[in-house]
Amino acid sequence: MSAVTSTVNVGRPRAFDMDTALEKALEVFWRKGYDGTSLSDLTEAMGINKPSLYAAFGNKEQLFLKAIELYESRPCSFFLPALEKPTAYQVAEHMLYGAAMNMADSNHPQGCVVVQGALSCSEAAASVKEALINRRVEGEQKLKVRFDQAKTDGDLPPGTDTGVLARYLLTVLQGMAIQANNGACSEQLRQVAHMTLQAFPRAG
Amino acid sequence: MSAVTSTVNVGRPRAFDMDTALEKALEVFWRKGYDGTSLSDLTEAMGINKPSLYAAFGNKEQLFLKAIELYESRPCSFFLPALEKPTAYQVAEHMLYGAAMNMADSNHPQGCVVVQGALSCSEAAASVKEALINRRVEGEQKLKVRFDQAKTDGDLPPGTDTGVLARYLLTVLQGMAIQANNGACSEQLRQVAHMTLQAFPRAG
DNA sequence: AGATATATGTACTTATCGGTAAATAACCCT
DNA sequence: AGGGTTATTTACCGATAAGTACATATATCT
Repeated sequence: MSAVTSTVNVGRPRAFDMDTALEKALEVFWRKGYDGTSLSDLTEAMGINKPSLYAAFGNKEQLFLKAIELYESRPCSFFLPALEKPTAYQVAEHMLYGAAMNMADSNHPQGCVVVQGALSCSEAAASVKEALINRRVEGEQKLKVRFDQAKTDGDLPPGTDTGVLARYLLTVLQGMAIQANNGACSEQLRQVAHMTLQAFPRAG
Repeated sequence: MSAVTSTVNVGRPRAFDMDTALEKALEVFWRKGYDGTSLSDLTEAMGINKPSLYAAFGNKEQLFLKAIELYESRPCSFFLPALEKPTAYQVAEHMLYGAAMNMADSNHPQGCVVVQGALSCSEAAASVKEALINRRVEGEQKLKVRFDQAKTDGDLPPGTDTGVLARYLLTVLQGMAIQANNGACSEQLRQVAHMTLQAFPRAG
């Protein structure tokens, strides 16, 4: 993939670790949003200066998009792994409790950067807003497809509208991101998760 | 209330209508968020120039807070009126369908400015973020109190945890704001509202 | 009509924004 | 050791941010 820039060890070596720098950038974008984050915020948090940032990551927008990629592939991310669970109910269960655990985790900013990174934003940020909307909509679509599978598997009632069910679940998850921003703790989010699951359709 | 500045008609009269200017400001903040909105955006939308804005509204932050006040007192707002409904179920019903109708209304920006006005933001916007969090938490508290009343009225089961129920409902409403930003239409939001109501506890 | 009071328009301030030019430093390869 | 290559540092760029000074315009009050 990254065959464009040196796989060979030629030239002065980079003095910082790109992955940890990207983690720092993610943390700032997560907490302040795209518009609310300045390059000074980024360089300070990443421990590098601007030319190094531009050389390594392109520009602010590309850095943001790479940070989002990192966010979704982190070990503690819960959305995609939940899709692998054997039944629709367990998929929902893992998503909801995973969100309750993760979104209020005080080891990083609260909520979800895909939700709050560029919800309302300037025209300069319009493209990253679009990118985040796409991520959210694609997640919803993946969940619908998983529920379609569940219907043929027989662990969702035949009459289930999987599109609505997926949208409903994403709505709750996205609402939990706001709740986490409000200061709700994991236990409070778990209660919301529990209540959501009580209404979840199961195989007849 | 507004006795500080001239109730008397002395001096050059204001050449614009403060209420319509405030509506325009609200629309910009709603669409772009606090950080994403510049004073140029505001003066252009409001049809006035900066000294007039500062003389009439104080500064950017005070203008934002006044715009939020306007937002919550608009005729088409649905949250506080829903609290007046006779039963807990009808309260929830009116909130959910009101949100479905309002948040995807194409006559104004999608979603809810109290949710998306300053969700993640710069340090300069920290105080308005706090103000919005307070609004959201206070709304949740008001709904809990309403549900407590419903319990004594007998239109909620005695064992109901009204705090969790209120938080769950606010979670769905806030999630619907994100869905509206995703491009969901009123009908799609109505489906989410319907599914939420199906799980709503009723009097035994 | 003239004094007083408030609003408007133009032009400005200082600070910061995202982004970059150019010189220097640190590595590998021959 | 020296050439080639890439990273870091410092200093800068034009544009725009929020906010304001000041002169002018338009009203009421006496």
